[in-house]
Amino acid sequence: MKKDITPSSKSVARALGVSVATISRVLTRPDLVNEKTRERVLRGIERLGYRPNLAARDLRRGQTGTILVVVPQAGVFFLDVLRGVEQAADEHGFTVLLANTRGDLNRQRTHFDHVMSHRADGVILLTGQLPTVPTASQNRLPLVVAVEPVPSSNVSAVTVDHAEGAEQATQHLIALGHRRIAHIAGPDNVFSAGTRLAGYRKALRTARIAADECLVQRGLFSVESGAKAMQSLLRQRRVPTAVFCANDQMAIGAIGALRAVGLRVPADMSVVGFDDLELAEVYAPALTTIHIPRFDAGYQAMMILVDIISRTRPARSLTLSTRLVIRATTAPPPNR
Amino acid sequence: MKKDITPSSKSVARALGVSVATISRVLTRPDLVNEKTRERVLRGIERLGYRPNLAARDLRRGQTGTILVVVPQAGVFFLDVLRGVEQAADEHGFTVLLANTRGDLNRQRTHFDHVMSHRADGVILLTGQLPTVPTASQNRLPLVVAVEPVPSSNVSAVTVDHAEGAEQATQHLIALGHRRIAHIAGPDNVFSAGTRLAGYRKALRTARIAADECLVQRGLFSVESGAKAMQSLLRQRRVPTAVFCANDQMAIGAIGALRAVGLRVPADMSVVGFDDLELAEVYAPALTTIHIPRFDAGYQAMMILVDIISRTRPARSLTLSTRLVIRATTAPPPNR
DNA sequence: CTGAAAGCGCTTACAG
DNA sequence: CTGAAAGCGCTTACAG
Repeated sequence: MKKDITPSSKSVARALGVSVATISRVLTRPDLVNEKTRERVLRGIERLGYRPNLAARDLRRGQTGTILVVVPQAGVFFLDVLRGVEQAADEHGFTVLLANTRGDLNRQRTHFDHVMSHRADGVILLTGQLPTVPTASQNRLPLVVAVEPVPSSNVSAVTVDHAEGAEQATQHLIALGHRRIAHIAGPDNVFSAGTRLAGYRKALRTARIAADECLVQRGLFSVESGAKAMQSLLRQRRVPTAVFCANDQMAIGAIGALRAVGLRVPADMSVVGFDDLELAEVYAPALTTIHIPRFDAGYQAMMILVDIISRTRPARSLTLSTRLVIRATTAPPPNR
Repeated sequence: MKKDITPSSKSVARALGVSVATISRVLTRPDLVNEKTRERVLRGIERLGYRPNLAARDLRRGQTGTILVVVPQAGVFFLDVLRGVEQAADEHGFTVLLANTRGDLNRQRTHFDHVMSHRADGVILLTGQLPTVPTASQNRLPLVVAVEPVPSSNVSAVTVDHAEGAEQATQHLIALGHRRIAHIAGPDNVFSAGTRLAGYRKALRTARIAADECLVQRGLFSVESGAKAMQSLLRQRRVPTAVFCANDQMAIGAIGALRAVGLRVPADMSVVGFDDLELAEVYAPALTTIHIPRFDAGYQAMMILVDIISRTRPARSLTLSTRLVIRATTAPPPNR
């Protein structure tokens, strides 16, 4: 079943009395063709509604000029990274397409195949879950991982220092005078969630505050899971005076749960998030959180990918710093 | 400059002592080949890391199995629509890719070319700004527009009844007893913004409330623009008792501006949004707003597109209803 | 400046 | 069940 939504260069050539080579040149190397011919062909192309078949061009050229950004889910977080990627792509003449795996490794593989198969020139992967591509092609896939830390080391990555961010968040609470500081962690299978947990623990250790495992709750990065985790925390015999949440959504959920039982933020409990989504700034009270340079991460990742594709510079990796953004949900602990 | 990240079927065929036809069959019509051969070829493919070149396959088949969702900007709103599209795409074996035009009509054209050029089989366009594709191909592009109303009528669209939604919102405020009801409208160049404004006016007219053009402010769909519009409203000689905002972000901005001057929502002023983003539910106080069936819109759009591509059913259009979601930002007007 | 021809890597009737 | 060959629609040396 062939579709013919557009005429081919051959039919256009015939209609205009020129060769297909001329059609092709007019479109790709116009300087090589006589001005009068060029004009005539251009008009013909316009009139007949001709568009070159990119599948054929890609096949011939062996490259596509597009890159794929693969995300594990369609979320706000990735949108900013995407914008960074797009910016860098623009600067280098690449088109960017986004593919969503919805957490399905099979689907991820499908998307990788697009690249392995010359439907795209490279991939930026926004998850740490590397797929099982056939080993033979593993290291030939132009790939850079962004934001999530990568377990295996021989792939280029633009990482964010999640541990440092978590430490900053926790230290901020300690500096305010808190001693019973809880943590609502992210899901087990997300690598950065573990790293953030580790940063929280490190900050406590450095401040010589004894760890209390009852104060660590697991969430799923969703608003509701944050609320639930907070409810567990409130049932503890000694309720914490502050909580550091592994992302902003859970922080919002936690604040909701606090309000539901009549507790005020930050007067009764301080709350810190992670990510610095637009939500954090807009929420009332505005959320104290850790800013992740998402745009930069995307931008840098694309820059590295461009170098890999064009082989101008060797593959490399790089780590970006986070930044504590103090807003209205943190204060000294209530005096008792 | 050819890339060779993957071996070709030819080289694999040679290595295994079979023909390229067999390689192809093993991958696409395995039932047609002898079991022993099949096993052997499969192992060889695995070992050599072979992946078929999709550009070549697409060229040969004249179809790609992927569709493009084109958005005017990377925003939360579109993510839900995307999820709907993905759901329907899954059911029909299509892969979906997202392309962002960032408001640039040229870029939109580039993306359309991908389709016109067999790099994708169809497009779902999430904006009403139709491009100027060469007229000859105009009606051959498998295209469906979703969410935004389309000015020209000969294209398939899944529209949302923005006017009805705006009417519902305004009627809700009227029913609560409000008479001075302001509107913070969206930008001029967004079609649905105009439709929402019209719905607001219609509701006032139906209720025989005299229109007061001072009560209509333009915003840009952003939080800040909502805050600014509210500041203008507060400078009026007779301040309104309620405001209907053309989207949730502006409603949040308006509430922020109200709070900044010590006014309470909904005690001093009622606020209604539009869209029903996750933000609306999570915000405190939770926002009364108009729900847009985004997932459905995406789902239905993809269904129609599938029919257009496979030519099983004629192109068609369809309008989805909105729904008023009453939460915590609306109440009767303050008594004076 | 222009054309004829090879070839990119597949898929698929057509033979055998 | 398998292979040889044509052909999808381009681009690009190679001639002229």
